[in-house]
Amino acid sequence: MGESVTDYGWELSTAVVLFHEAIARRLGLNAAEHKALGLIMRAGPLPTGALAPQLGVGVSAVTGIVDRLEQAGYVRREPDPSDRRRVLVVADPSRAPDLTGIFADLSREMNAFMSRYDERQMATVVDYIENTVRVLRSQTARLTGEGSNGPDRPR
Amino acid sequence: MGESVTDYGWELSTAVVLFHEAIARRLGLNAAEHKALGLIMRAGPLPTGALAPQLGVGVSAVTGIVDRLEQAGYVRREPDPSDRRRVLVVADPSRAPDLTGIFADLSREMNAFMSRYDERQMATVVDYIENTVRVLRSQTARLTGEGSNGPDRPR
DNA sequence: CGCTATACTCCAGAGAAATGAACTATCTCT
DNA sequence: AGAGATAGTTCATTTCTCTGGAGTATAGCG
Repeated sequence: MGESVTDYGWELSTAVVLFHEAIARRLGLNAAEHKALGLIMRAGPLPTGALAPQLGVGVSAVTGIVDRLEQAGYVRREPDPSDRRRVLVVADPSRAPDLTGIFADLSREMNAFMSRYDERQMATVVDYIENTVRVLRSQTARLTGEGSNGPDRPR
Repeated sequence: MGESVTDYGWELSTAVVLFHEAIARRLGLNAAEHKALGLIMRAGPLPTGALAPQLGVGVSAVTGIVDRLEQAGYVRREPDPSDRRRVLVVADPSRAPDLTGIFADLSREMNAFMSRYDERQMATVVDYIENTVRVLRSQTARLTGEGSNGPDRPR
């Protein structure tokens, strides 16, 4: 049966989410810790305070999150030379093998089929991804902002 | 600078995850509730017990999860006619507008650029998605199975 | 050089959600 | 029918993580 492209998109999105969850489980991290580690690995060393808003928690909670990441060996705390009140959270390279190990297979398998694409096809894929990312970001912003934070329900 | 396709993939995956989180926040659901609702909407009515393994929690926890989803109006409990011990969790259509509202804009924006693709390009996109999903699923399975559940760390 | 603001940590308390055992109802097998 | 298995709920307890306020150290302004 021909699935619509919308269905394909939904499947992809589900697969991505499950993959992320599997990584977190494998690393022994909860959602907040995993997210924090992702931010640090993508954006480089970050001061503790910068993590709080992105994780959606107060600064005092970040202390605990970084504590756990540090304990597990994924990050280190380093003093910021330019402001000694600040603590920079940096990825601990000693854990890098764990991470690259996880992504090595992924990259290999992705390359296995992507390498068959010619230039034109590659351009199409890139266009698809770029536009999808753009749309997802705008939709995320819409959902996040846009007045009422969903149905109010006592929690 | 030209980003590699790997980088694009990473961006896409991040955008997807953030979008999912935004939906959950908007619906007022935590991760487990959101996941359960997703399963029910995709797979149709499910007995409570079938949710437990997929959510990675015990059956008794599912009771609470379904309670909260029901309270919020996203699902209903219905007796299974063929086995009266069983309770089927079905999506509540009265909430459908909320959900479709969220996805209407997304679909429209996705179509806005995808409609420009010709047949050949569309085939490329579908191929990319299908293969990516296949790879992600196999990698998820690898991470989930594969002996040791990550670094053991007292929790 | 004070004074105020900022960055982070510590701690006690609160809240959310999962666990596991006990219990009820129902099904299935013989 | 009776025994045992299965589905789901309830409840007490435990675990985990966040919050918010207090405390310490440093920065920057006048």
